[in-house]
Amino acid sequence: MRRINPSDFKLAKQGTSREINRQIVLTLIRTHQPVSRADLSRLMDTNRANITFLVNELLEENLIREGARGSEKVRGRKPTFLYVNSKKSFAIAVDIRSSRTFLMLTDSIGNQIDDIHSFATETIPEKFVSALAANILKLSKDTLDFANCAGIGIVIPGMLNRKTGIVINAPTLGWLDVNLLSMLQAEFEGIEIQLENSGKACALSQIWTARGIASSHNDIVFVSVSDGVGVGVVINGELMRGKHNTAGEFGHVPLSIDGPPCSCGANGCWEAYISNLSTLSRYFGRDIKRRQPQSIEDAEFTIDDLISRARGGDAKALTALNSTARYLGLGLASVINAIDPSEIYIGGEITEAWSLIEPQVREAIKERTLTQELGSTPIRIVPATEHPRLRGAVALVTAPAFAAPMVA
Amino acid sequence: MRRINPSDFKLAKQGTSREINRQIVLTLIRTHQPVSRADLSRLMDTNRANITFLVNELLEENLIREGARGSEKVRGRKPTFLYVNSKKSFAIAVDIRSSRTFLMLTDSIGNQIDDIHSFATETIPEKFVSALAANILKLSKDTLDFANCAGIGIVIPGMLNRKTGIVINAPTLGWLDVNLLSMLQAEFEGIEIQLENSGKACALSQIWTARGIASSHNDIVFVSVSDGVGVGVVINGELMRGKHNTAGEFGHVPLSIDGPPCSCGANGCWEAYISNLSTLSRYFGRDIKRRQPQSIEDAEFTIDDLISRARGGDAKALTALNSTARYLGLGLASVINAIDPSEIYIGGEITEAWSLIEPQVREAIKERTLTQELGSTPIRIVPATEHPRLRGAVALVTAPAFAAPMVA
DNA sequence: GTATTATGTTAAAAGTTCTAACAAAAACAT
DNA sequence: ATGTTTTTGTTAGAACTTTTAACATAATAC
Repeated sequence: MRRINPSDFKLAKQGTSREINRQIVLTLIRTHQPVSRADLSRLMDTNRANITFLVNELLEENLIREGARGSEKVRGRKPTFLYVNSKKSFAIAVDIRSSRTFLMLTDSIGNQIDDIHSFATETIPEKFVSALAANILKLSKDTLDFANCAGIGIVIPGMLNRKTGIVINAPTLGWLDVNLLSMLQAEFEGIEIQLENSGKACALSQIWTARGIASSHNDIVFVSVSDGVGVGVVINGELMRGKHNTAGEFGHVPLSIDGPPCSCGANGCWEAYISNLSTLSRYFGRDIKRRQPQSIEDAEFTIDDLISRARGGDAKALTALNSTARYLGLGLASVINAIDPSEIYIGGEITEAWSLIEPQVREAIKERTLTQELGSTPIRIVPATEHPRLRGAVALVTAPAFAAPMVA
Repeated sequence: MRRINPSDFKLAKQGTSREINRQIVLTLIRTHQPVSRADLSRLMDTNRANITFLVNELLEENLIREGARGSEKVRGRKPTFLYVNSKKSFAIAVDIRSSRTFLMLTDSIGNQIDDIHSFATETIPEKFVSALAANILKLSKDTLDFANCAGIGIVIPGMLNRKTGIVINAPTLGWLDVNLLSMLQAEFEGIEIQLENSGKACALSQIWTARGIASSHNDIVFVSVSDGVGVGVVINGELMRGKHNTAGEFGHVPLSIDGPPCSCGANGCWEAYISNLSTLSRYFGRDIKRRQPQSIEDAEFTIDDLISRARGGDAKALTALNSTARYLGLGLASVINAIDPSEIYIGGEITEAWSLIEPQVREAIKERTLTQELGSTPIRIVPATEHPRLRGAVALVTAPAFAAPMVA
């Protein structure tokens, strides 16, 4: 039961029905390909005639293509299979992280083309933008025509205003109120640019790519545990953005208001318990501040090293991880109680240790969730090799073509 | 950008456009009445001809009615004003609370008819249902014909499964896995019955009644502070229900995982800090358990009395309230960081003390919200006289007629 | 070679929105 | 008074949809 907003509604015009059905057809081709017109008419519970019209339109627009005839051993005329035309355009995904920035090229449905490139992140915005431009040019100029570029999706570890394109605060980059969008638009004239927070992008990746596309889970949460804790929430198939595009900051919901200090200035945030730095601090028995290594060992030693040591039998490392696991679970319980998602995804370096920590995480979740059902909310680990941030960045550009039209 | 769920979509049929526009017209009449056809065509940015068709359909169905001619001193033909036909049917709202159950009758747009009645809540489900039936009969039999009853909306202080109609857990009533819906259906044959959790119902009340209808705020949170802490979240005009209809349980997100024990079994839940009982406990300096008064004074003494004493200059009472205020604000900060709503509503007995506690609440919110904008999220107090739970119960029955059709 | 079966297209019917003209009603101008 | 102007509301038909029913196409089965 959705309320119609009396000051922001979309009434149905002549083409609205068609637009709706067109998007459904496109979605079904994407999720069921290879699929025939007759298959579509059965999936959509409508007549083949209607499908013919809709498919012809999509063919004319080059959004889909016809492929080989089917060849199952059934009687009757063989179906003509339809596919999404993945070569219509290409997209560029950019994942800005504190130390390096990663680049990925994909086709128009988000399939990776070529290897992922990276370069050292410049923390001065102007320099960063030129470095990005140089790297994108290097990556693409030999094979790709920018006329076919569907857009650039950029993911940032921080909060941003999507309307103005201003990065409000990206602590690990030291960016405060940087108008990144206008700088990028000046550099990449005529190319669509989409910015998004990395936690939100990760959530998008799970409903718009790979497994996610065909899934019927439309309420999911992505928790990314890394330098910080980013969370993205999808409700009813749509990213929860909030009034200021800052929804989903569960990383700063406290476990204990009197707990350890957090980078945000408050005390006892979930992030202050489970970020990589927090785990490392527990291991070393003291605070570690980024970019201010207290010894050479600290500077080089990462969470991955800690996990290796834990696997190698280092009891202190295992203890540190187990604490993180417990706090991770306690925080997840809050997320579950608050959102009641049908699935939770976890990403970040900590996932490498999942087999070590899973029991503690699950136990902690059960400890604080309100019902047994909530306590057994499915959890999926998203390994770094799936590049959720980059896939989310891609979705920013490629997904709108498949999205439901706004109506009523 | 909403993903189309490939296993649960609604395609547009011949009547879909009309259905969409019909609901928009109905919504606009409701929010702008009195309003003429010409007004509607301007509001909807469409031609008057289309409006004529849509309005005629609504008139035939008796959902709206024509009223007096307009009489402003402008030139031209006087408009015929349209109104929602509030007499098409009536609805019954039921608010079950631990000690008493409240009843309200409304017309088909949720306007109160007659006074609110109440009776002592029977905690044995079978007895409760017969008592409810008797009271409803008493309330309505002299004037109302049940053939015109749009339905009964019932609000419960606990979790419930809306599909099965089973009350999973209502601690203050002592109900565990009670199949309330089937008992009610047996009693009220042929009448539609809608059950909902009271926190969620309160949120519904704010978007479907009074001020709320015309508001453009489509992302709101209602926090009800009473025996427990109930929270309802509305995202994009739609109640966030979650997979098991248990979303929104921010009352059990911790302020401190090692804090005071909560009725849910965990420690340090927000509820354990700010529920009426917690505030009273702080005042008396020891735990108070419901239904087990430790002295006659405790049993009779309510949060309202505490507030009166605080207003009367009782320093201990004021201190207890101020602590509650601070914890209320700290928890609200979590809600704001997580949801980023455009407005927060607060209900419950504590609102009577709002003028005493507002500064502390706002200060605590600012202390833990991530941005200045989040820190100044508007807060609206909903006094008990507005009966948010009953109004939410009504909305369960009356609102669907005005809701957006499901599409794509 | 013919019947059967399934796929995909086409023409016409039915239901929408949209356009443009028209009728109705009231105030203003002469 | 009477005609003009202005606004409201209706009507007929154009344009665009979905839907129905018939038909063409293509492959297997007998």
